[in-house]
Amino acid sequence: MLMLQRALLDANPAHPLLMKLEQHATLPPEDRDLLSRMLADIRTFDGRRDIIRVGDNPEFVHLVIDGWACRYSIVDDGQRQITAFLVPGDFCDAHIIMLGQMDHSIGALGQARVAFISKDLMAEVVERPGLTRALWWASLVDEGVLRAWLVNMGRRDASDRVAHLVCELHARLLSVGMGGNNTFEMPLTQEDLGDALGLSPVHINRVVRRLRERGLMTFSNRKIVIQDIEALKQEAGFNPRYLHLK
Amino acid sequence: MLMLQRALLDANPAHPLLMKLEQHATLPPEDRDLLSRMLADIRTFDGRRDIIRVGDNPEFVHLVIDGWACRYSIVDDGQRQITAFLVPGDFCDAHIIMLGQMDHSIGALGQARVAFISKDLMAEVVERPGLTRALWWASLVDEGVLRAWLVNMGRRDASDRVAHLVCELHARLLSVGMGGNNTFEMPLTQEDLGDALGLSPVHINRVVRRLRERGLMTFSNRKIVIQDIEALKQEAGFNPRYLHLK
DNA sequence: CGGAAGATTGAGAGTTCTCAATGCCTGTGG
DNA sequence: CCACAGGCATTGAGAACTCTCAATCTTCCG
Repeated sequence: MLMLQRALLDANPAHPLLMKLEQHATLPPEDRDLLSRMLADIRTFDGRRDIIRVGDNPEFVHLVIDGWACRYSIVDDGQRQITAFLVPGDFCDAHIIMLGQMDHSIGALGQARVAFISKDLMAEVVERPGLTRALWWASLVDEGVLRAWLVNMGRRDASDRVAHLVCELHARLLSVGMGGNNTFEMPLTQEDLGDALGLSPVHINRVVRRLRERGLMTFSNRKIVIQDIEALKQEAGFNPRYLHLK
Repeated sequence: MLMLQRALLDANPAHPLLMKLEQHATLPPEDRDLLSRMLADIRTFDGRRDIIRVGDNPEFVHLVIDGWACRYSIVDDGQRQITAFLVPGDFCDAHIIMLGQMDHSIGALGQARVAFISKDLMAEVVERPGLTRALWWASLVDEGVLRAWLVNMGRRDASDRVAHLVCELHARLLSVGMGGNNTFEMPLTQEDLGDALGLSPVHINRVVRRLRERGLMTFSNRKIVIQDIEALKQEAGFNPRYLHLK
């Protein structure tokens, strides 16, 4: 079983986790072995179920292998704010080793496969300087993404916000070998989009319609098709610098 | 000179940097020595001047010793979005060791003293596991703050946003030994507040007035006075968990 | 076929914005 | 000591964007 998982990663140099971490630096074979061991315990979440909840102090660190998840918080009056989308290769909660308690929740968006990595194994991981650096790098990129979202929410109108998020997700998915040149699968409802962008689902609907009418992009059947990517980036003021891609 | 700086830190167990990092774990004397060396080169920024600019790949890592600074980005049409306020004890750009290029700018808000820490010295720092962990911890807390700001922008109205920010700054300043029980100095204009909260300065003004009229807090002469802290926290839905204070 | 979730559309309400004028405070030069 | 300029705060009025409520439509699935 362990060998099987190693085979899985080694046979697949385009594995999202590898592709993501090697945005930072190429990993030596020993580190890749250790990464393979991190993929030994993969569990499936059927639908929209929580992976971890606020206040938890989980036994495992979680890593998205397949499908999507999101970080979110619920405010007093029950509204949800999504603060990140997690796609294959993204750690859900590596920070739990340092901080102890979750200050937000993470939920699967549709069917997702998630690696459960024991704290013991994570302790091994952080003894490898190269892997530690790769993890730190990933967490710094996450921080850059958060800042970009803040700029998006604070300073762009609804249409540009949607456009910017689509540009970002497209770039991130491409960087881990998913999605096509001008299209990608996005298992979100319009309500999810609204909860990520601070907009109502009704308004998301109108904005998406206008983007479609203007020939920039379409979103239906959980699929984004970007018709004019340059115009979309222009509209959104999208500059991928903050993703620190190679 | 070096000895002088050591004296500065050792004689002052309430130094913001120490107080901040020891939220995570008490540091052994060797680590405190190294921290002292990080404070050897302190420079003063007179007024609202940039400390680093987007695109820079600076020679030094910067740390706020005294006064305030902010992270910010400028969007295409010239608007500014502030993505963090930095107070004494906060690192401006520790991530530069990993990421290379700044994806945002940092500017001083009024007079500020900033420690310049060479990359060589930072290399020494990250060889100490305890300090590395402390730095990592600090950067994870920053991430938590960013998520909280996102929730604030996405899901709270203008009044609650201002209230939440004030509660956060109050808690953060208290944790590094600054500010009083229900008051603190805040060298921001109403425009700065707006740029941090995604609101126009005009609206900030009206909201602050209403908070004053309701007997919750006042803001004048660069000074916040919180009159009813429980009501303010209640209003803002403020839960300090995300700050991971001791 | 029925039910449920999600998408779509209309209409009116609310929050926040922009523009523009005025007031206040502080530092500087005469 | 006074006048003045500049930066910031304050207020009013109307415009713009986004929201809520509510109805209808579509799609998918048992």
